[in-house]
Amino acid sequence: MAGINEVAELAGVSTATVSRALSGKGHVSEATRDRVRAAALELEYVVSSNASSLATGRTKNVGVVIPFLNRWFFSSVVEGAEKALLSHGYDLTLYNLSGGGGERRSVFEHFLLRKRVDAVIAISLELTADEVGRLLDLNKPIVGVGGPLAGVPTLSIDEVEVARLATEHLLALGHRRIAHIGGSAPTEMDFHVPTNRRVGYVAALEAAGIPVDPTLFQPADFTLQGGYRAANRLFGNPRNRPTAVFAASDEMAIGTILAARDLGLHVPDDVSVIGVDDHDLSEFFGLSTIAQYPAEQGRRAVEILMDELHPGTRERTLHTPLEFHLIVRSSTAPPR
Amino acid sequence: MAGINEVAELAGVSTATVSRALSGKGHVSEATRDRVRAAALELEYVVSSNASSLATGRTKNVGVVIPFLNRWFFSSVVEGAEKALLSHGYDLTLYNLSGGGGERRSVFEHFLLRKRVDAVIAISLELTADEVGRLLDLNKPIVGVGGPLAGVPTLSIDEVEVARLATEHLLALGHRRIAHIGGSAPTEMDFHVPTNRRVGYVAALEAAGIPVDPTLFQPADFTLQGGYRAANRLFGNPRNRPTAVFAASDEMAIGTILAARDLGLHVPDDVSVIGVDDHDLSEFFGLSTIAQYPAEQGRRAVEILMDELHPGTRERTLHTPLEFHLIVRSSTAPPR
DNA sequence: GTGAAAGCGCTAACAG
DNA sequence: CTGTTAGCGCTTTCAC
Repeated sequence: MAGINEVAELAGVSTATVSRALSGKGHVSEATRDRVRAAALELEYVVSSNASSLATGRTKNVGVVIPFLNRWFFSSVVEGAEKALLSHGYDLTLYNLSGGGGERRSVFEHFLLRKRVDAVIAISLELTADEVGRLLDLNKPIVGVGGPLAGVPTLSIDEVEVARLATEHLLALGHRRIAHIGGSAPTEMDFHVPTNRRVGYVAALEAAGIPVDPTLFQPADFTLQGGYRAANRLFGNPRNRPTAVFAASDEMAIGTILAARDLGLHVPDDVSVIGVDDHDLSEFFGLSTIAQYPAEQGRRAVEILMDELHPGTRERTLHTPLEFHLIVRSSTAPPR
Repeated sequence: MAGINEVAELAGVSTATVSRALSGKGHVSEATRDRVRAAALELEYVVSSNASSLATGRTKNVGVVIPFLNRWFFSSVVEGAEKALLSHGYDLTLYNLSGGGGERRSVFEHFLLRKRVDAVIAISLELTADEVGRLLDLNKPIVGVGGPLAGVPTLSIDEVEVARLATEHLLALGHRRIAHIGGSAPTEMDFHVPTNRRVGYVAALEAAGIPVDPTLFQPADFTLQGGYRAANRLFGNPRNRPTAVFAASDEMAIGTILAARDLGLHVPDDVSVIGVDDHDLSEFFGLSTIAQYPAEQGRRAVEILMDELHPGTRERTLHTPLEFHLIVRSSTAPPR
């Protein structure tokens, strides 16, 4: 409970000097700095972040808003962001907007705007122009992860390209009957990720001169179960069975592999499967996939934020494309 | 950016009245309250939480410390806690201590103690007496989830009982050769969850008069892969194969089911499998399990915290046992 | 290099 | 029921 006054007294200096010595801002002679440090240590002094924030106007705290926490991708991004923030001396306060509209408004009105955070990271959330505007008006930088946000630095993978790459891998192996398991309108997320992945799939097929067969598309909800059910529908008709499946997420791809097994189909001999993510479980299942790196995405978002917060020399780019890589494991092979 | 002054001016009252009207503390006539509200609305006024915190000494913010975020159990607890906190008007700031010792000290020294949070929820983290003491000295309530914490309200399932229940289910089905996949010293977590689950397993066997066969124990790291490998070791020797496996987590249990399949063993006819958690994927795999409810655990932790923060009539109990239930699906059956 | 003093924006007695 | 007035604990000019 020791305050700055006590430290000042013990060190025999003024509170102003204590502040300067401890924060490193402003010049203090080495001798006094050492004395102040010793005093602070002895009294176990820690600045009150509130008082400090009130005086400086900055909180050293950033808000992270996400639609889910309980999913591999999102918790990984948050984990990456948290580590990076901590290393910069920032706290991370978490706003999970899964609750729907009311919760979302409430978070914006009552939380983010309360001068609690210096900046916000929006993960896979399509903020409205109004939401963005209000934050920027308050001088709070935003960075988006997962999709473009008008007027805001943004980090995202090119979903269309990801899907195209996955499909091309299958095409290159010689597949022609390539099915797609992905999102439909009801499961649509912000930024139309499912739709974009479908677009890339279609584009790759068309570029290869292969007509798109609508019966080879099955909607699913990005979960393992959903993928399993979709795959069962796909594999159900032996006359029209695809030789390869591109699933828009690894979880669905794993569901597809399990469905194939249950139907006595061998992966990859009878059917090749590729997903997107490089989920924790993918290696185990030998799943070929397009890897994206969520923890790294969180880290990069923080980096950009720090640049916005402490403008340096670095050039400000609005959109940073994120890396993704094809990882070939044992779930894809030429059709037999 | 409107401040309390402007609201006061617009409403034609003093700032004190604005504060009272908006916070609901202290009496204000309905008429003026309405006027103040209208003014606040018009100016889009939001209190500065820093100024407010500085004046009141409370931040309306709670710190949550966890060892991992990227795992089903932990992210679920956090999700539950976050929702509950939000509904009480509290923010949640997240401290992920996965980084090891240095990070942990740094979080305690520089973050939690900085008067940033009113309280802390420690999830599956065995705080030292010193850590607990310093927090309590600062008058910051703590509640622990996942294990007992000396002198602190705590929420946890009885790990020994959970394991005993799982094992008894297998025994009741008639199994006698029951293997256990669980933790060993190197994978030990705080609170010795793995050890306790093993203790319950042993206790159940002994109570049934069945000698514990050390070759029927296989250590693993609580992941699906780990479970798969452990199960392979277990099933490898056809002479000594168990008829049932109790895995200390659902992920390991799922790995066990997959291993059985790969070896041509049928679950549950050739081998029964039971886990602990009721993980997202468990229903899909037809896994019998002992369900615990992490989101609910987060919610309950917040409830207890609110009682500590706003002492009411409710009696203060130090340890709250958490519910768990046997869920029988299709992975367990009598041995044939 | 260091100190004095004026706030940062709000809340909480204390009067009235 | 409402206004006045001190602070909350720190940072930051502005002097010295």
